[in-house]
Amino acid sequence: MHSEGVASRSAEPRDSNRSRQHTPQLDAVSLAIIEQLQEDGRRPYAAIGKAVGLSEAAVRQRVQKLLDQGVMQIVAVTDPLTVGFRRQAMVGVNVEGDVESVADALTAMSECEYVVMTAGSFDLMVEIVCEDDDHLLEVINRRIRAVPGVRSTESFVYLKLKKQTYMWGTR
Amino acid sequence: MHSEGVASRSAEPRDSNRSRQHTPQLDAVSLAIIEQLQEDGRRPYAAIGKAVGLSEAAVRQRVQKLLDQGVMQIVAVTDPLTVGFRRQAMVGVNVEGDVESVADALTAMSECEYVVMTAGSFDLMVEIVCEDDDHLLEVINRRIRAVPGVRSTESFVYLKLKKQTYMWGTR
DNA sequence: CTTGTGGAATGCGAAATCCGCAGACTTGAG
DNA sequence: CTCAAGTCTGCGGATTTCGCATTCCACAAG
Repeated sequence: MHSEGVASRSAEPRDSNRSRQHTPQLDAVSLAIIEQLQEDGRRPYAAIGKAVGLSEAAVRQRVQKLLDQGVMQIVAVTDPLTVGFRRQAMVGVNVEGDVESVADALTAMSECEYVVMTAGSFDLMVEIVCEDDDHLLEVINRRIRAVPGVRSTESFVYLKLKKQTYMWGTR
Repeated sequence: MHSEGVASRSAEPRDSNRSRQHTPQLDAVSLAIIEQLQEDGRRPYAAIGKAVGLSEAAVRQRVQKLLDQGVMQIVAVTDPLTVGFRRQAMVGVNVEGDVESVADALTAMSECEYVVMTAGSFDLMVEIVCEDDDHLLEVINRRIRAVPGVRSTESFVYLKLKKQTYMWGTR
């Protein structure tokens, strides 16, 4: 089902230091808890506890810790098409000068839903979500190319979304 | 920030027909409800009701409908790095023959977290999530290139994730 | 071996939330 | 006007959440 998947990416990144350092590596139980919540973010703690073999209170503590640590977030994720965004595209960007500053500028744009620095023939990959073609055109041609340091861009307009997941650990 | 954002994409797509057809277009209240749940997927219905001006029961009914219709999902979203996936890459794929069948083959691979058919110099864009370099190499060179119809691939290894969002409507 | 300490799990009421349902309103079709 | 469908509200009863004190456990120190 779902020709248009409910969509969107994940959590907003936190500062580099925090989560990386004390990322004590999750044990099997925490993984199991996460899997439960990936199936249903509102599943009661008691039900999760029964599934993973822990008391309700223990599950609650673990979940709270996972949230505090930024290991996971429990959120509503939507289908862009349903919410009124009809055009999406991936844009590869080539930069001259400081890549990170360009990345920061793109990150500040609300239409840029996903920004990654990459190795390869593009310095940056950016996913854009727009309301219509005009909007998309304006974002790519006027806004992104106007950012100082952007040498060139190449666009890949989405024709059909085939898969979107957030099922780690579940493997 | 975030060199490791909590991560992942969104919901798995549903069949093409369902959601697209009766997607009656959400009214302002439903949008507001979604925004509330994008901030905290476990927020109590009563609190949401107070925020959007509806009774607890009404919010509950609307949320249930949004979930049933596949407009949104409430799920835990995780940071791949924390969960043990250290290498990610975007791969552009060129296809000869039927693009969709190749897309289906890639969709079936658990390491492919995101698969889109695109217009432009790639026919497909695929996001890969792996445990380490060996794993990444094997997925790209052995598995993806082994799919019948795949003419060529180009990889963009992630150096740093700068932004990930799922905040529609919130704009 | 005994003691001490920090982290995590458990048990347990009290408070808050969820859930199903019946009734009231609104709207549009016939 | 009447009927049917779709929503919203109000309301108990069942569940769940929450905070806290207690118990367990593993481990390091004495």
